[in-house]
Amino acid sequence: MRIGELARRTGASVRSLRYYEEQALLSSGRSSSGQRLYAESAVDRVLLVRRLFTAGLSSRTIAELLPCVDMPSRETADEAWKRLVEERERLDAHIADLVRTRDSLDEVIQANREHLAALAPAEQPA
Amino acid sequence: MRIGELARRTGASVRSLRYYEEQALLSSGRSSSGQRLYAESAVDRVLLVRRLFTAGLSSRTIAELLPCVDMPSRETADEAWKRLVEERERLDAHIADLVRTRDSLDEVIQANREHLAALAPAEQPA
DNA sequence: GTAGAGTCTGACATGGACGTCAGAGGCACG
DNA sequence: CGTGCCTCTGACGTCCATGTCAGACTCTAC
Repeated sequence: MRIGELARRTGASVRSLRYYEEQALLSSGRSSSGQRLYAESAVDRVLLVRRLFTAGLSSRTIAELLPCVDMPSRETADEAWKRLVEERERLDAHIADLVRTRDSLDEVIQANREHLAALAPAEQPA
Repeated sequence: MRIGELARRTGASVRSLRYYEEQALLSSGRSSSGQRLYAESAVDRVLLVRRLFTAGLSSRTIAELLPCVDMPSRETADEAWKRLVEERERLDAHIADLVRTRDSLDEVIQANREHLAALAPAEQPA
């Protein structure tokens, strides 16, 4: 498929897809006229990459651990494996932090609910 | 306390603290010579703000929901309350997404472990 | 063959949370 | 009094994922 279709099927912009390729996160074949051609598997690849971006990883970091995804071997595993486990732990810590933050917000929400209840018992918002 | 001490006690840079004030996330008194002076409570305020930044909120969003934190009243609650609950839900969804991403990484990790185990049963990394 | 949509490369623009530097003044200590 | 550290404002620099635009080429359909 061409880049436009891949964009539609993944939700990424055409611009982003080209950027991913530039950062070595995604590869493509080329037609005789130079247009990018993608295999079906590119869809999953893009979805994974976007998922990792959303998780806060940088393109460099993603590039560093992608070898583990592509071919799990002794060769690639060396550095990539370390990054992979590292990022997995970073992500875990981040999740824990976010949960704490959510709890903080819940406290504020609760405090507001109680305050409003005290002011006018029938007026609590949703 | 002055800005340097607040920075040390919160882990934020002096630059960041001035930025927070510019964005109306933090307020300070001024000495006669114009230096910023902070109350003890500023420490907690900065820690909260940083926590929200880490959670991916923008300074504008934080500014919009801080009124709920500062004075839970009918006045402030109106817009701020909506933002607060909105961001709470956004955060919750984000956490769920991150958990899925972590699971994806775990799958990759597991696949690698198995692959390496198949290659050389005694060679699995930590 | 011609219109219209898609694609190419290259480059500049953007937004957000800072870093960093310049030039000036403030404060405590000896 | 000077010396060293802190603070001030204002401005420009940075990083990174993208948007956006220009100018040229390609592909599809009629």
